[in-house]
Amino acid sequence: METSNVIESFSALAQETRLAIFRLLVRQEPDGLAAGELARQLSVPHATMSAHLAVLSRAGLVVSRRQGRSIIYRANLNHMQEAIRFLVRDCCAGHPEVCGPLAESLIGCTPNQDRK
Amino acid sequence: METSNVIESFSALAQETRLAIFRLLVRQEPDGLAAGELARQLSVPHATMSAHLAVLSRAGLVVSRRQGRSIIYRANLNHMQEAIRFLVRDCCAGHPEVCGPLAESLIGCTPNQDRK
DNA sequence: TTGATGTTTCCATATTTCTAAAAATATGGA
DNA sequence: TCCATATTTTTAGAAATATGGAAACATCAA
Repeated sequence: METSNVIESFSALAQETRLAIFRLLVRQEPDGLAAGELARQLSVPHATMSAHLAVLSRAGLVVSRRQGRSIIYRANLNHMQEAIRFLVRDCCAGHPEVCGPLAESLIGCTPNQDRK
Repeated sequence: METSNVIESFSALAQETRLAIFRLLVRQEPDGLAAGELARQLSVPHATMSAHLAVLSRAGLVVSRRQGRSIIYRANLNHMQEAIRFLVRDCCAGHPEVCGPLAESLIGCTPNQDRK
């Protein structure tokens, strides 16, 4: 991932409503949620929601597909992964005291995974 | 870590110069770098650098200590760790396909660590 | 086609952020 | 004390972002 995209992604998440949108979509994986449903659940006017979703989309953090009248949004978990990897990359080699505990805490949450 | 601090942290990193500052400081761990040296290396006026460092400080991403006339800044790796954990937390339980590969890539970079 | 529903675009306003010069503050040496 | 160096604070204009109502656009059902 390029620097400009990392900045765009952090920028997208550095806003209360958008962070809430993203986290909600992460929890709704893999089904996703319609734009209107997001607006309702987070008590945000549709125009405002639409603008925020556009920001998250441009950053690549969410993807959307039309389903009838609705447009379903989903979190792009792979993108989040890449952004995190970018941050960690720099200290990875020289500072295992960071990556170590972080890796451990991630391992701890992958109970019985067969690596599909 | 609280939501407001996460937003503050992402916001701090969502800016070209500040992201460069943080990454540079990560690479300079554990020695750190003086404010003036940072300004010189990144070709940024000192007033501008000072403002950016204040933002990173408020977010908790860097810490500083005075040393003679200089003020030495260091990356707060622990804080970065916490911010990442916040992001991953939501999908941790339900979506191991995210944490798994991420954890693996982190494990891969902690070669011979005794967990000080 | 008409009407109902879901979403985005347009627009104006309010707010925040970026930038860097100038002035102020802190430190240490002579 | 006075001076040089290092950094921060103040300030303010320009640019970017947030917000939400109204209108436009898209889809489906009758």
